[in-house]
Amino acid sequence: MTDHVLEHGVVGLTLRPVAAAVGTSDRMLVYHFGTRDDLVMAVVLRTEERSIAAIDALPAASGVRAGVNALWRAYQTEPLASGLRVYLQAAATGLLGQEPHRSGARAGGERWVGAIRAYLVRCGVPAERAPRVTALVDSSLYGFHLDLVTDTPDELAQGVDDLAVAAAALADLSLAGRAD
Amino acid sequence: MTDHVLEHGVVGLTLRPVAAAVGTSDRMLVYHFGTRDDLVMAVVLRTEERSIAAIDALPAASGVRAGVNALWRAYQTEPLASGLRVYLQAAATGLLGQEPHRSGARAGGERWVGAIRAYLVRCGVPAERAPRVTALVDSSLYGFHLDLVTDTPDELAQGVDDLAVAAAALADLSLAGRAD
DNA sequence: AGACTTGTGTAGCGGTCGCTACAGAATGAA
DNA sequence: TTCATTCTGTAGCGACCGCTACACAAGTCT
Repeated sequence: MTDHVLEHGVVGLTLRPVAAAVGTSDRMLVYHFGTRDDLVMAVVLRTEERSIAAIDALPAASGVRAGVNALWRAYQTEPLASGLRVYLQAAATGLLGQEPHRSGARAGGERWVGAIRAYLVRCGVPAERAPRVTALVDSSLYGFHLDLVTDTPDELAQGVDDLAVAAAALADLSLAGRAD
Repeated sequence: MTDHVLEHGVVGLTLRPVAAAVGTSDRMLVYHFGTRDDLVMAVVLRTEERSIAAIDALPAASGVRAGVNALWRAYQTEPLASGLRVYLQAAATGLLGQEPHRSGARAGGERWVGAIRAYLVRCGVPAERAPRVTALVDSSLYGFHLDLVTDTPDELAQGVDDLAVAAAALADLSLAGRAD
């Protein structure tokens, strides 16, 4: 089911088509998940797990700049590409903003950010500077991903590399002893 | 109608409720706009216009860092808050990704980015560096806005200020004569 | 005056939605 | 065996969806 949603998006997730895709009926989905919202949330959570695992499996790059660019390339391949798209849909449509989904989504999101932070540290970001660099990289990658639908690959590659430079600069600030 | 959509989101834009909100019938909406998709696109375009006008009306701040933070504050107040939300919904759900909407959306998005670039230049970003700084700031603000639903205001304020520092660092690179 | 384009209301079509009532099959406990 | 719990298929409910057919009013042009 998660595969099907990753392919077709979460906004148009309706019981009957997804049930047919997995060889069962809408009746069964409601029986096992209770309600459609619960089903959506289960899919979102599983999507988060897969994405986190994909980031954890990423080999460390040499340096922050290379790491950010490698992260972006990973975001454009499966399973992260579809996973991020589903997560963005859920966040943009406000599905994640209302309880009880909000708590679960926040926990999953934090683990996701944690995976990115761990990766950036592996790439050489000093630990005490990692949270701030991570916040920048994480939200920026969200934005760049949204630009995928309109911008050209060239423009995006340029933009992401600028992000990498900026992230590296931010990481260097503490090493140079400068206050923020 | 745009007001109503800005308030209720664009994902659940259905003819009858929005028609009732503006004192007409779904019959009339279809008559004037042709189809629902055309109506959605008209609303999105008008939303973009309003947002661009709001950015153009922003007073220049002293320095890149202050400018980015001021921009973020503007993004959290009307009309930019609702406008960005509608735009993000349209982008995340893939509505902007399919022709013929894609061309129009791309044009509107470029004008939006252009307004941000002009503002950043007013805040002191060197002109030759403005496109790269703008790409970073624009996409990052997208991402931070998505985090609004889960993160706390404190965390976000911290993250945006880090973005401001990074943008300033990126803007300074060319002044220092360093290659990117 | 008569034809015609433009705008508006009423009613309803075919379809999909989430969800449920009901009956039956399978399975394990007594 | 008998009973109870767990699972699954069929049918359908009421609501809403985008959209259209049709009748009719108000101009506008010839």
